[in-house]
Amino acid sequence: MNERYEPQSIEARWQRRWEEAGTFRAGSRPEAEPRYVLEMFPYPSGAMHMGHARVYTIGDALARWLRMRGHDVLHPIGFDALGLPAENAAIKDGRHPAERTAENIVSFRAEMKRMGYAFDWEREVVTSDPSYYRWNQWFFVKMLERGIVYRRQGKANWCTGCMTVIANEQVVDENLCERCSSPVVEKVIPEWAFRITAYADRLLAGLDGLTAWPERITTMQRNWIGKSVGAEADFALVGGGPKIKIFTTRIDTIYGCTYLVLAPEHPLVAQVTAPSQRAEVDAFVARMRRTEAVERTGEGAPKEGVFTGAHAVNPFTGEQVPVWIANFVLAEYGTGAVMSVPAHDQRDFEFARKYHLPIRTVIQPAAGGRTPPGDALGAATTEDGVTEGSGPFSGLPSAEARTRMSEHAARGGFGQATVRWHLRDWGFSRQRYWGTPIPIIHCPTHGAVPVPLEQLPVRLPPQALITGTGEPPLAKVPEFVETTCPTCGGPARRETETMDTFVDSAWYYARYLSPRDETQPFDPALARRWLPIDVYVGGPEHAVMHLLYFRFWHHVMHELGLVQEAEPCRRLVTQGIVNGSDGRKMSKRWGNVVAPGYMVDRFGADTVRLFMLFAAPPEKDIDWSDEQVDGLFRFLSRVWRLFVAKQGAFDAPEAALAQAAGPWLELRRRTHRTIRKVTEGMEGDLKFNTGIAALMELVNELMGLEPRADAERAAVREALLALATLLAPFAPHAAEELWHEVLGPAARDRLLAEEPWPAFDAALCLSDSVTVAIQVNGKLRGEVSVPAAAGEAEVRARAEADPRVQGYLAGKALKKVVFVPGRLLNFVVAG
RNA sequence: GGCCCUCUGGCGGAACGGUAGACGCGCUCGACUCAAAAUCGAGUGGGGGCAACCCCGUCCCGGUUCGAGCCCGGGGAGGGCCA
Repeated sequence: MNERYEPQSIEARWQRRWEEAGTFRAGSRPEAEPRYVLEMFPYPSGAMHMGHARVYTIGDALARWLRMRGHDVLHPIGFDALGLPAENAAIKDGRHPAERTAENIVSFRAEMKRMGYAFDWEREVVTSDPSYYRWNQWFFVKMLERGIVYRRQGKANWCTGCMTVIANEQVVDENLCERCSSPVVEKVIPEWAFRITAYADRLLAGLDGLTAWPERITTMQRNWIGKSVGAEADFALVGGGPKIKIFTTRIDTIYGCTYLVLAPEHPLVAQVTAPSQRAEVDAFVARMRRTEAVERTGEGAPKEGVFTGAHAVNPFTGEQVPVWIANFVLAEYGTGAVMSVPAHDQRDFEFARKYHLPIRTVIQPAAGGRTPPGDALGAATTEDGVTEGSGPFSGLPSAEARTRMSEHAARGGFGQATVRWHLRDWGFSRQRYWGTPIPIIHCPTHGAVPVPLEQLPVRLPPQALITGTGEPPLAKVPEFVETTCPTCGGPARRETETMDTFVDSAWYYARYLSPRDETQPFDPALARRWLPIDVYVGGPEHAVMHLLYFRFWHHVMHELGLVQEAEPCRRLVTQGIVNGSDGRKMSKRWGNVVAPGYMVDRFGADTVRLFMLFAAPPEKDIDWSDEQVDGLFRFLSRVWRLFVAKQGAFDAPEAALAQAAGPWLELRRRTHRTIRKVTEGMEGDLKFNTGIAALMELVNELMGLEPRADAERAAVREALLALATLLAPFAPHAAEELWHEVLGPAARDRLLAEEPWPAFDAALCLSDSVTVAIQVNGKLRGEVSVPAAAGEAEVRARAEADPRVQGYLAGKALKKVVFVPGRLLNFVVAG
């Protein structure tokens, strides 16, 4: 064999062999238990970056391992090819997004192949291909039929940079666009939306079953869905007119309500304002219009408000309370109106103090001290307790008071128990070009008519001009817009908006099942075999957007009878970021970007893969480290040299194994313990790093051994084969090469990637003798080497014979002895 | 402000409640070499001692326990999400 480790000369060869053999094609083991391993597919920007290298390496190690465990593994890949970056680039340099995207995919695909990922490339899905997005349109029509898609006049987030509507979730701090950081303003616009809120309950309940998802992700989803159970109550205006509907989660405190607050944008503000207050109110409202929500409601923001001059009647008490408007109430939350109970809500409290409004205590702690009357309070008491001063409801625990008061309101017709959600419907229309055309035809007579399913796909017209001026580019393509109504055949216009690209990624995993299917989005029979996804690997930044839409879509597909289970994915693995070597985010700005392709050129894919797995457990952020990478290349070189040096053991007779003794038996034990360690690292929590460390230890031990007799050579051969096999999921090319070197022509037609994962012999994992720690009062005072099965008496006798231990025991009264077999013996003495 | 997470050598990280620091990086010393690189070997938490050994040590304070990096309570610092 070659004296030196030269990855460049071996990696491409094995990649070709795997491809020719169809090793990673899913469905090739119909008898085996299926496993679906998926990584979030990439947006094909110019080049692969380290983040990609990390996700795909993690998923790949798992997929390869599962295949070696005998599973039929589905491990597909595709490209999330639609979306704004390609379009924005087109505006800059005039190149068509389709052209640029196709080019990017070619280079991206080549880079991924060079990493040696075990993908089933025959299932590749590209979302910008009409054969994919036609099924987005198909789902749209199906969902329209079921009322899950609807058209609304929405107040939308309009990005002034991207010139389009973007989702709530895409608006980041201080009202900036997630993509381009331009200011986002509110604009009233007709738009298409998914009624995801109709699934809020199911999406929330489904989280309980996702026990193999990171808890922080399910918690974030829970918060985002934001169920709050409360009650509505109607306050009549003094002097007549419409009632003010408030929402509160603390109806039990309504007897402590001393004023109402409306959002400045509340529709009733103009109507209720008294003439004497009008000037002041108008000025306040105008000022709030110009202030961002975050600024208004932020913790540090001062509470500000204006009295409207109106009064409203508390439906429980008949009491009249003043109606204010204030900055901290937003129109879009609840009903845009709140009852203020300053004694039991901190914001109300601060507001009441500032404007000298009364404060009335109506909740007492269930146990312990008493809350002073309102005037003496230093802060609101917001915990549940027992009601007081609450008429017929006094003396009830808060929870019971809420139930009884809600029922009372319902009977009286002035309110009821209500559930509110933070989750909003998913507005998905975009005034952009590079997305799925929404398959709707607007007919003057029949309104919005869906394109008949047999006419799908509605294709993106290639001739559209992309200018970024805000008009949907499709609107300027007459051949596209002008059509006929499917219902009456009269002249009609096509919808010119396109879909949010989160639609594409909401169900792509299902398309992988039958990617060339021209009759349906995917084959439900295959879904029964492969879904739900067993392991999904991706970044935690997708916690509330992609991962929620993805679950929503699966629930819908479940309703449509396409999939058997409501949840798309059993286990989620969220991987950490790869930062630059300076600990900062990799960015041109810091000059700390390292491209995976460049590293593959220098060290080979196996070294890059090992780095990704060895640096830390998957979920942790890691810093790129040139030194660490050098070290891993050295490790592979060392493994290589080890095999070169031990070539003499390659032909050792396996039958001689049983004769291994002394250090050679110890080697066999090390081998089997290593198999156990690496296997355990793959099961349960993914701990590739400790598994690789165990392989390093095995290598270190082997380096010092010179086998001569058959039994010795057999023990070394066993270790070398285990080493190569255990390395296969992590550094597959080197592993494949070394494994073949050991086996020679016998394995010419086999591939390590398809070989079974080794089993360990539990009996061989045990040692003859163990080192037992000897403690006195919990402090280490010695250690003894005893047979593994030694009992307490034997260990104790040995320990008491140790002069050092004797010194600590001398003259002390022995109170107790704690013995942990094989681990330690602790003398507990007095004094 | 609320919820959640993290905190271990010079660095990345290991440690079923049971010998803290596996493994790697870095560093030091040695071997090989005319020399260097590569490689191989030894050492490497801090302090003390010629040594055998001793003391201290997992962000801080307290608790539970024969025994706490790990469990419980309080605090600090950093980070994430939501406001």
